[in-house]
Amino acid sequence: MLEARLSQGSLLKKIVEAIKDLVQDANFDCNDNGISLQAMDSAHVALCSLLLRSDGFEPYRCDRNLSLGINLNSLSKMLKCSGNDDVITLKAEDEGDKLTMLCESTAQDRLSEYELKLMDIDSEHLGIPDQEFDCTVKMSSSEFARIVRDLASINESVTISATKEGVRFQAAGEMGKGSILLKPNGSVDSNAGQGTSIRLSEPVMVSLSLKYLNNFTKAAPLSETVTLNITNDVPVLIEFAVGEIGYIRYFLAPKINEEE
Amino acid sequence: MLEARLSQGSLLKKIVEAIKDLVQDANFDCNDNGISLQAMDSAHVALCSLLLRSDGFEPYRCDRNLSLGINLNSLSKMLKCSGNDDVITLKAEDEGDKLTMLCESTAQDRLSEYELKLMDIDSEHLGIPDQEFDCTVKMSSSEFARIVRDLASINESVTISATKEGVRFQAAGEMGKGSILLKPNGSVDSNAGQGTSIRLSEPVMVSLSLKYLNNFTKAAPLSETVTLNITNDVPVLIEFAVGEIGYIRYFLAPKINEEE
DNA sequence: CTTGTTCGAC
DNA sequence: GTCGAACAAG
Repeated sequence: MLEARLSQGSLLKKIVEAIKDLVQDANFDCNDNGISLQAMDSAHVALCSLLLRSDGFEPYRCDRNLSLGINLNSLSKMLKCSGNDDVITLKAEDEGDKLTMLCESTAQDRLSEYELKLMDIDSEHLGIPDQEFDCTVKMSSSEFARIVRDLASINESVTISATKEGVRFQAAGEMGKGSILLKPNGSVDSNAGQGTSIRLSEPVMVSLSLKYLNNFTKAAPLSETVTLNITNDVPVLIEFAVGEIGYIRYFLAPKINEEE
Repeated sequence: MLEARLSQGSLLKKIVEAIKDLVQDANFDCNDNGISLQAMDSAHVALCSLLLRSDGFEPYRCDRNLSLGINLNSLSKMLKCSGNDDVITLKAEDEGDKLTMLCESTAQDRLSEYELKLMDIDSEHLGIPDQEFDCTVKMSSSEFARIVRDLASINESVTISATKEGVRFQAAGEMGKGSILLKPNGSVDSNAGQGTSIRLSEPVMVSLSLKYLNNFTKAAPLSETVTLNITNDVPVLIEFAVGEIGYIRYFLAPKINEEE
C-alpha cells in the first residue's frame, strides 16, 4: 500500500493546477523512490514529467510499485476541498481502485477524507533521455510568465535566442513585433531569487509555441525561478522546482520554421 | 524623425485606454509643439482631442511634422506589454511605416522593444473652436465617474444643471429616478484636489448621453479632477488633465429633447 | 457566445 | 476586504 503524508498540501494543489490543462488523465507511479508522472498532452506535442521524492513526505511508505490512474480534473476538484494550510495524506491499497486523501487542517479541529475512483490508463512508457543542453537560462518564473503572456498577443510563436550577452524573446505578427532582452546578472548555480543567469556552451535559437508555453507557466506559483534548457533543434526542457521535494519538467519540440 | 521619451510610461497606457473605446484608428500628429490627436467616434457623435506637450517628454525631438496612423487596439495591446513603471520612448522615422516603442524597466535589467505597423488614415481635419462657456464645473473625476455609472442604470441620459448653488445630475426612467446635487466648496482656479467648484455667468441645463459619458470616464485614472464646460445648446467640453503635460478633451452634443 | 475564474483596483 | 474588469474555458 501507499501512504504519503505531505505537510504542505498546497504544493499538491499547485502541481495539479500546473498539469491539468495539459493532461486529462495520467498514471501516478508510486514506488520506493517517490511519486512520479509522465504524460504527453492530448495533441502529443508536449511532454510533462513530475517527480516528488519520497523524502519530501513524512512519513512515506510504498511497499509495492503502484500505478494510480487518475483523472486530473477530478483530482483538482477534490484538492479544492482542502485548505491551503492543510496537511494532506495520500493512501492507496495495493489492489484497490481508489485513492484516499486525508486532509488535516493545521488547527486540527477539522479532519476530512476524500476518495477518488481510479481509472485504468494505458501508459505508453515515455523514454525521456537525460541529456545535456547547450544553454541553460535561469530566470524569474513570474517574469517568464509575463513575457510569454505579452508576446502571445503578437503572434503564436516566440523565438528565444541566447548568447552570453543575454536572452532575447521575439515575436512578430500582423500588427507589429516585440522583442524583450534580459541581461544576465547572476550565476545559474546561485539561488538568487531575482535576476537572470545564463550558462551556455553554444549560442542557441529556437522557435516555440506560445500557447504551450503559456500552459507551462501555470507552474509558476510553485517556484520563484524557472530554468530553460535549450539546444538547437531538440525539444527544450523547462523546469520548475517543486519546493525542495522534486520538480515539474515540460518538454516542447521547437517549431521547424524558425525565424532566422 | 520623432523621438519622445516619457518617464512615466503608465500615462501613455492610461491615455490609450481612455480613447480606444471611442476611436478605432487615429492619426497622432507630431510636431515641434508635441503630440496631438483629434478624432470623432465611429457614430460621429462625440469628439476626442488629445494634447501632449513636447516639454512633457525628455528628450523630445521632432524634426518634421509627422502624422502617425495608428490602430488604437493594437497600440493598447503593445502597451500592455510594458510595465507600469517603465520608461517609454516612442520613435518613428520620417518616411517609415512603423512606430517603435522602447520600454526600459526601472530595474534596468530588462529592455523591450516593440514595433507597431502604421496605417494610412483619412483625417478629416476637425475645426475645434476655442470657445468660452457659460459654466465651468470642476469636480473629482472619480466622483463624476461614479455618478455617471450610477445614473446609467436608471436611464440613457442625464440632465446636468448648474447654478451658483450647485450642480445637479438627474436621470429618470421606468423604474424611478435619481438626482445628485453637488454643492461648491472651492474655487475653479484653485488646485484643491477634492471638492467641487463652479464658475458661471449663466445657469445652464443640458441633457447628455450616459453611454458616452461613461466612455469619457475611462480617462478618470489620468487625473484627480475633471472640468465640465457647459453652455446651453452647444456641445459640452469635458476635460481631464494628463499629468502636467497635456489634456484629453471630449466634446459631446447635448440631446435635443431636454427634460424641462 | 456565454459563463466562471482570476487578477488588479479601490 | 470588497468590487469590478479582464481573461480563459466550456
